[in-house]
Amino acid sequence: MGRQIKDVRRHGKQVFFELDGGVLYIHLGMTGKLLWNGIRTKYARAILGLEDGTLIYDDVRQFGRFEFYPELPEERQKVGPDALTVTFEEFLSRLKRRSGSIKTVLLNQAFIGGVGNIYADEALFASAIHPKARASKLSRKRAQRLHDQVLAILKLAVLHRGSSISNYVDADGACGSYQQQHNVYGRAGEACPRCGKAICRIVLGQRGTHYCPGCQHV
DNA sequence: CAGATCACCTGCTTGC
DNA sequence: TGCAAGCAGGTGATCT
Repeated sequence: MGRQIKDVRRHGKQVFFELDGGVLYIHLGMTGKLLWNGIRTKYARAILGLEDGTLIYDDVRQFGRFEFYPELPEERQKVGPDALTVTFEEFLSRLKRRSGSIKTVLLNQAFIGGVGNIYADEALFASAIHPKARASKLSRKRAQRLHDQVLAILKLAVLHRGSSISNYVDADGACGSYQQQHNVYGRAGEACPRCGKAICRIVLGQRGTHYCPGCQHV
């Protein structure tokens, strides 16, 4: 009510609207969308009237967050460095401290913020690393390739306005198109574009994981 | 302490 | 056609 938006920041998958006297914390979860002057469906969970328009927070599955805090609590800040800005040396030193599989480490937002299931699978494919490879055992060279590919894929996906698997749209209601360039995600059984072997789907860390058994190595 | 297993919620697709 | 099971862009709590 009568508050001003001073700044809008993003860190990993989290968005922060800095207001006078508080902060609006937003995480879209799996099916969350922010719609600018969009259609109010039955899944509109919050509606923000601004001077020049309306912001709707729409989320079918309600896994996302749209929360106002006078002061941002600690548990809303427990995220590692942002995937798009983390330096390679920082990325490598953090990798060395993780014992798990590289796929689950990439998904861990405390490691780096911003990589989700689609982009973890795509980045591992692009760098020819098996999702079960031990994070701490990756050579400097392979870690360098992975860091390069995480950045390249996230930037490319942003350029294509994301991946619309079933219903994601951006603030203007437009679908993303990056799903057309997925090499492994959602392509189990199809031929690997690099070596021709069939793409596999396994479950790793409770998440569907897609990779090529022919050219991604442990 | 890491890894597995649920839990949260709703809709769509698949298979009998 | 109907109905149950499995799947989904993500965390987070609680076990073993």
